[in-house]
Amino acid sequence: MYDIIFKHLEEKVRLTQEEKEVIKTFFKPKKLKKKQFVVVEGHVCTYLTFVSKGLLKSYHSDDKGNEHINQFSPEGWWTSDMSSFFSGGISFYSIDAMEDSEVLLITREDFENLTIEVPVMDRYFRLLFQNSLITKERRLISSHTHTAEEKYRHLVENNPDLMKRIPQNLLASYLGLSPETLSRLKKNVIIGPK
Amino acid sequence: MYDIIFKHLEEKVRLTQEEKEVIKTFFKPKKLKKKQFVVVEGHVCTYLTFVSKGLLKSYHSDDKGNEHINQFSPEGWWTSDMSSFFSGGISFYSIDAMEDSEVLLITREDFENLTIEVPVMDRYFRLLFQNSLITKERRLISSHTHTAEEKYRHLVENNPDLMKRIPQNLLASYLGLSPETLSRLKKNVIIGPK
DNA sequence: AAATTCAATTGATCCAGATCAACTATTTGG
DNA sequence: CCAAATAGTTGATCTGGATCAATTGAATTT
Repeated sequence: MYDIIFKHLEEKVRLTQEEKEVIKTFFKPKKLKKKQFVVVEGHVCTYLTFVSKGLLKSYHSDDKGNEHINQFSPEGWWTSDMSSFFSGGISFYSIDAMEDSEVLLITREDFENLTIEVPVMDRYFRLLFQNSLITKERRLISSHTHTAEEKYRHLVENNPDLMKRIPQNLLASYLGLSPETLSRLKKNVIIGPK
Repeated sequence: MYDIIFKHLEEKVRLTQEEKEVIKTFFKPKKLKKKQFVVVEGHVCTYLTFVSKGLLKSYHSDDKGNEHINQFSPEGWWTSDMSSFFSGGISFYSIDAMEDSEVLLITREDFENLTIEVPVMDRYFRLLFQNSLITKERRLISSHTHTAEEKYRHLVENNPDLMKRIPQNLLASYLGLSPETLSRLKKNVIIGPK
């Protein structure tokens, strides 16, 4: 269960055996059934979540009840409503499991203690957030510059594996398109081998 | 010149006098005239830039030559093409000064050394990136959920000060709107006192 | 302060993608 | 294994915001 998190941590930072032991003590493993929630919009997001198996999604429901997907989180990814988790305010997103999943949970307090006891975790999260930030920036510019078709093409070309696990209506939501539009434009997009 | 950066660092982390001295040695101060570039799209972004005075913008030009503003950076903010800066690839954005400005520059190599010599800087940047990430996420969801008018209203309500320094066509670009659309919708938006 | 360049407004037209609606798969749970 | 729910397709229509074009207004430069 912890193998996967250490593998991911060690892609960014070096850890001693003692550090690993400390890290272990801070995370609580949990199994999630498909459709089970980690946090519901409007509540406080108590945990930062590492996905060791399965697939979660985080999304926001607007006034009209339409859902807008913020992020998909497969194995090896982190998820949370960061704003709520770090500031204690209410959550803007709901997060739930799209498949039966296994996660590692850490509370805000334990997160603070972790970064104090194992300072290299600050570096790890600095690098993690740094990379996410680059991705989010690009996605935002892409939402202004690219057509619906271009956005879809980029997505499938860059995540062919993940796409197979995600129903089309949720992809549409992630891209900010209506399901009908995505259905229609697919016909023009032939994804060939690279 | 360094007062402003220390003020900002110390909003997030505690620094000893010795650490401050070390930090100082890594940053190179520079004055920028209005319209002067920090980096031009397609080149490598050599510096991470702290703005101690003035206002910069980072933007991307698409195939059709349209400019899309990624970020405005007034005093106390950082700017860079993070992807280029950290990975050494070519820059996706251009960054230039919208007003005569003063900045502090640090190279990639010095940034690495800084985080090693003053490890608390990892924490500082972890916190910085964490907050940016929250903002970017919201902006992205907003670009899917809100109308042009709502996006504009949010922007002016949350940054009334900054708005006064930014010409309307650049605001339009930042919001992903045409200048004409922004001009028109302004008539419906009465920004009252809170 | 006149000249040039750049920013903002206003009008007319157009279009990508949304919405509404009906129908057809495909899942999922009992 | 069947019923009910959910996901995907296709067609017809609508619309927010883009684009094109002309005009006015404000800054910079000389």
